[in-house]
Amino acid sequence: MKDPDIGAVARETGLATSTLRYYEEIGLITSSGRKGLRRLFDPGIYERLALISLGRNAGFSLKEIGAMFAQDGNPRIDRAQLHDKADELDRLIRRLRAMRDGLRHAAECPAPSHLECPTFQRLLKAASADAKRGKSKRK
Amino acid sequence: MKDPDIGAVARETGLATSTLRYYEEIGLITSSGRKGLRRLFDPGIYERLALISLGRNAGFSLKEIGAMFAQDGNPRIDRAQLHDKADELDRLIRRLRAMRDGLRHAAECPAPSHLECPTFQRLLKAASADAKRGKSKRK
DNA sequence: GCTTGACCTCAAGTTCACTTGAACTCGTAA
DNA sequence: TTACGAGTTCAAGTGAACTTGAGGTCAAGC
Repeated sequence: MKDPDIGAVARETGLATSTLRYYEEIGLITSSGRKGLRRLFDPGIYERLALISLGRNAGFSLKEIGAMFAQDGNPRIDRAQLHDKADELDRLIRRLRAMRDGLRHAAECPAPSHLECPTFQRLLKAASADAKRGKSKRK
Repeated sequence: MKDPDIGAVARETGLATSTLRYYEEIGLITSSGRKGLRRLFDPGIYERLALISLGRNAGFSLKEIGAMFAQDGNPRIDRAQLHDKADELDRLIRRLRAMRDGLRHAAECPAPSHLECPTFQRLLKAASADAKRGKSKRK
């Protein structure tokens, strides 16, 4: 497996080349060298990008993700931080579940207006309470 | 209950006054009138803001949320749309659940490096596959 | 030898969801 | 009467995560 160039990495991962350059610019990834002008990447880039993907999926910012790598490039993941994030996801999931059920219910609810449906009202109350006490961290 | 001014709404909902003005500017809410310069809001604003909160919680953009209201201000009852959103949420929830479990596992995993843990590897693979096939809609 | 396509740099632009700042107007309380 | 606090407008700024555009380089194929 020869060191892939940016196009190969892009094809393999589904990321835009501009995104890869951007990631390099902010220090999230590094290219292993050049062949002429063109960047070459170490095959390990795929694992790294997968980790980044994982972090993004879990709702970490690129900055946070960057902080999770040690200088050697290996993940340096703080177990407590992982637990926190898992808990945060848990809360998010609960909220989303309520929302999903609410939507489904609303789609079937025979009340003349959703606003008159008690289930929907309960949902609304929960949401505004959520908004009031502390921001949800979710953008 | 007199029509609340912007400060009252802000206190009640936990939203910044600038946010409320912004929401009005983009047409997401309307003020019912003025008393001198000051906006007054119809008490129904609370319900509306709760709906908006609900939508935000579920990960909808302000634009999408706006589209969910009919011109009369009532939530629009496009049952098919609601079902679609619910299904979309379902998929999101499944992904997040996997992620949460993975994070939890990683936090406890005794493998010397996360990269050597099979569960973590599975997670990585899933994340990069996710990234590859279509964007996740989740910012 | 020329064109093409994939790469390069660097600066600037984009979208989202707000926030901030400057300059102004009120109503109320001291 | 003056000072204040809370409201107002409008334009500009913010930060995250990219994308786009202009202008340039280079190897390969016709």
